[in-house]
Amino acid sequence: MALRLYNTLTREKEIFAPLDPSHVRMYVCGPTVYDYAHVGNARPVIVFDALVRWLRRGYPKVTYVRNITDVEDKINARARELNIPIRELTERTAQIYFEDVRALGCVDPDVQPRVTDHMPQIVAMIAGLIALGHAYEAEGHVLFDVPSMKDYGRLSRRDRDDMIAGARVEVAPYKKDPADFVLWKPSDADTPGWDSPWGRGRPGWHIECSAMAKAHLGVTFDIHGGGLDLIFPHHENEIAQSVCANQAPFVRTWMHNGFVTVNGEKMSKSLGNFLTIRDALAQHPGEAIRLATLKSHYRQPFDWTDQAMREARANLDGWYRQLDGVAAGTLPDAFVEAMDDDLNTPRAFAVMQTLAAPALRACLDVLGFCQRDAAAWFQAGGPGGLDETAIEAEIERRKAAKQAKDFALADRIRAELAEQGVVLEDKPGGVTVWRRGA
RNA sequence: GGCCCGAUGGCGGAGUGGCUACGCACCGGACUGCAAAUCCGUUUACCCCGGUUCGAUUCCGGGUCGGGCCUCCA
Repeated sequence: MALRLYNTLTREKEIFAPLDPSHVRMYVCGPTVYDYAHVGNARPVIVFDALVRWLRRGYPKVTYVRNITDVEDKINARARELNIPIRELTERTAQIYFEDVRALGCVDPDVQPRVTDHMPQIVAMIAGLIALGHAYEAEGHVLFDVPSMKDYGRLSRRDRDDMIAGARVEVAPYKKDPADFVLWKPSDADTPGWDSPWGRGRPGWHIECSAMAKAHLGVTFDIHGGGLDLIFPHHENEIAQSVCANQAPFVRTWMHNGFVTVNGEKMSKSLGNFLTIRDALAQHPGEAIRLATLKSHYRQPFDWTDQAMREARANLDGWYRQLDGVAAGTLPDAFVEAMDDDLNTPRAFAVMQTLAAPALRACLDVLGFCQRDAAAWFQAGGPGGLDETAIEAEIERRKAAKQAKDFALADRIRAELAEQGVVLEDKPGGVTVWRRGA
């Protein structure tokens, strides 16, 4: 059975057939680097990482591009707030992001382009849109002429009238049509800007992805992914810009992951349930976060709870115990079928429960789990935990107590360690091993 | 108002026109000085109302509830 993926464009699962069978090309919308990424941002990173790993298994070459948006008004505002140079803010935030996603077990994309490195391409694309009659200049802005594109709204399934009727934002007076959106806007002296035929300014929100995707993947490519909130307006506008500027089809398969809620509520700053990846990593191993995320289907809502994280950790504990030193066997058909069915990772995990160790190892390798020694997994230091020497000393003390039949003392030592998050396990032959856990 | 999702056991979460998925938790047993880990076993479900059908959790229609988008948003 071939890989089938749900395409937002058609709202159907379709057999995936890359334009070039020897080279799959995929673009995923990355972060705007003005603040710590939150666990909602982690979901597409993990989901598309799983997809890339799966594609790499089936195709000789996969190019995975995930951008860094380092030009954006929120960045400017934050830098002013912190009173630091914009470049310092974006670089620092990008580094934190890289560390976070690696801690989640995600491989680095092949290319991580930055907007600031693509200004000539952005300006050229806008100029092209003007030349082709799809954009116009007005009061220092350049706007995309939405009525000039006949298929506009196809991805999000809304027509222009709906959008205007539902508009929550005041329409700028210089727009020819209320649905028109900004490609380029003027910058004042205090705002980052680049020279252009329309004066010193900066790009609008959507054009950077069109330009960077074209620069690294060509005008038409296979997969474009992101959170479902990007369907409109971001991806709709990307399609408009790219199709009109390139006069060629843009993306074959559009993929969108569902939202993350926290204890059943949408994460938002106003609700105060905003959880950064960094904070989450202080409480749970990255691998547990990765597993908890993939235990739900990527298009379903995912509710972030501590219980889900603990459960994922318990699953990983079991796998690490079972698989220490086991070599990978053949990947089972049932697992392949689940993965091929629109990346049905929950079903894949169910299949994995039934497997012998070598087959299970093969599955975990593909998904990027259990890639370190069991000892490293079980004994990885948590925040503020006891160090290894102290733990070993306590174990020796308990061993002596046990030999003296002073079980009360032995149990007290074990309980004290447990309070510090260290669990002891007595093995046959008087050996005691320890692990960090609940 | 328009558009789009979803509703399965204590929790998470697949799937199927008839044959109790699975995991976690719980409970019982084995093992252990006692635990932990492991092994064995038990228990719990398909939102509501119609329709189609020999039979529906699964298909169709209606409803209820929940979530999302409608130019900040993964």
